[in-house]
Amino acid sequence: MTKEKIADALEEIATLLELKDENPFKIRAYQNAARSIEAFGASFSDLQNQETLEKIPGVGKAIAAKISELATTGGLKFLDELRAEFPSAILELFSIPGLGAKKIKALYEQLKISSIADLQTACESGQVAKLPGFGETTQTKICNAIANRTKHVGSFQFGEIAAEAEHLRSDLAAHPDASQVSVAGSFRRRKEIVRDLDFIVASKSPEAITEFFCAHPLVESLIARGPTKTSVRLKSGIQCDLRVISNVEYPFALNYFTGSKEHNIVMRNRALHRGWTLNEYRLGPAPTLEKADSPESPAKRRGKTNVEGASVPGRAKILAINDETELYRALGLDFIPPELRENCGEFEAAENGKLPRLIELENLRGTFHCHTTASDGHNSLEEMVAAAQELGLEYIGIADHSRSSVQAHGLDAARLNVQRAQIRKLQSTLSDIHVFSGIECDVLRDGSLDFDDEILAQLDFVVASVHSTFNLSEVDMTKRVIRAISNPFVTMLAHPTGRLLLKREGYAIDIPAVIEAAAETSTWIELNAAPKRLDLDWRWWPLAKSKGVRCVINPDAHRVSRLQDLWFGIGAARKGWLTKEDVTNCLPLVKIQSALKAKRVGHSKR
DNA sequence: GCCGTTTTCGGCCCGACTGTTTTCAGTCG
Repeated sequence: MTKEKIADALEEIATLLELKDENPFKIRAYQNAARSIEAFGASFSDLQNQETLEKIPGVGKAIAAKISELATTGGLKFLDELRAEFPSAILELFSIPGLGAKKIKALYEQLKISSIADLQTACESGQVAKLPGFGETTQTKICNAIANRTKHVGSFQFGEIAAEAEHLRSDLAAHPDASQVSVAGSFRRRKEIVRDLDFIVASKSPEAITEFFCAHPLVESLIARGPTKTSVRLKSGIQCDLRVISNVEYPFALNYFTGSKEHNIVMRNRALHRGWTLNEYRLGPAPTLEKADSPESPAKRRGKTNVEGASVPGRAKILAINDETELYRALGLDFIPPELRENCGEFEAAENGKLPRLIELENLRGTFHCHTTASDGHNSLEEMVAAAQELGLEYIGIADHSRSSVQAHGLDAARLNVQRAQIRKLQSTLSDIHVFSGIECDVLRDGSLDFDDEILAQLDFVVASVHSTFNLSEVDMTKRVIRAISNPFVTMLAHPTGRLLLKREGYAIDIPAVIEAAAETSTWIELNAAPKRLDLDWRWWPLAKSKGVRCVINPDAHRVSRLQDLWFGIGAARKGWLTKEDVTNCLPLVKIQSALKAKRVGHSKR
């Protein structure tokens, strides 16, 4: 039972409670708890321990007991009883945009609709349009949504949509009526999975910006269009929202729509404690007294100015805010980089001047774990090295697959020898880049390595990877990996969970135990920069860092263009609070050469 | 169901847009 499965169960409870028309705040409590659990760096035993669980924000006695029951027994009586009240396929109706609990409940109670197939039939016969609260337009929208649903699944790897987002951003930025443009949301926070794109544009001509946006060649269809907010579907299938606001509102909108939601809640509370209210438009006076007498329309509230609050006695004066830095300063905080805005300790750090200076792409001096045509790469050794030179790297480590990875044309000892000779020969022609000779060595089922120590000893570095037998128990997989990294010739552990985002779950493994072992053996842990992996996940890096484990950011590049994936790795490293001091391939060549020897030397001293 | 600088009760974010209404409920973020 993983924390993801537990979060899914809590979400399902929330959905079923919605269908039952339960107290909306109880529903939100389950949703909050689900998000909290996902963000929580938990080991399996933590999930069984009620006391540990109750310390997680949003998890109280009742939900802790349910999580504990799930983690211990694999099931949950409360959820089973809820499920029994509705047909099981009814949950799939929530995947249709425009359908929420109220409408689904009406469809179920009045037309006995309990699956997408039922819904399609009812739409085609025109029954849906006749229901109160529905109509022809709604019915047509549902029909279209059903037709498109396989295409618009709604989740994307960051790397899948990064180019599209940048394309649209730069086109908007070039528009003469746009004075400030940013992509906000989870994209700006560099989340590994993105569900939509949020564009914030400051402009005096919202109509012109909106028109330009809707007519953009990347736009496939229009979802909604209003004077300040517009939603479209891009050709890749991702939903994309545009907010057009004024220059004065820009920092507030940018901050608000960057999130995360949890981060925003803390920001708003900090404003409230100062007698202010923070929303996507401004920092204004908190409407404490006004609220009691006469509720104001949103439009009227929008019209309020900062100056008004400044004159109220006992309330801190509201300063002029021109950018996000000033907004954070007004709330007594250092500027919090977007990647850290997950309410995972950034406020405490920002309050005390303890935010780390996060790593930047320019800090990387070299990289390891690159493939060539010798195994399953698409470019030759020479091409890969030339590409690294073009990126300005001081060194590159070549690590092709080892012999057990038959499907990837893994190298045996003889071919490895040939490659080492090729690298020596190439190196003799190069002065501005150093090429390290290594191997991505398979970790076999029992934790032994694919090559003997004598062969490994001849290489500059060794990457240990699990590529087979993913179905071991957590205990066995953890033992297997720890045995592998205990070998003094293993420099680093690659993609430690083996996950493929949105495609394959990582294998069961006790990451805290692996981190502990990496610390003891001075093994580096890879942050695999390929956008489909981003493994080890950013959520674990604060723990690894606290144990003194070194991170190495590798592209796992199988072609020259994928060396650029390093940029995605930097985003994930920043989310993991890493600085250039924590990432070993920020070391210049001379220092990385001695760092590569350190583990072997350390071992021989023991 | 959770939470506490209105702390064991009474709040819990709220604004934008759509579609079906005739002043608003539902959905979404």
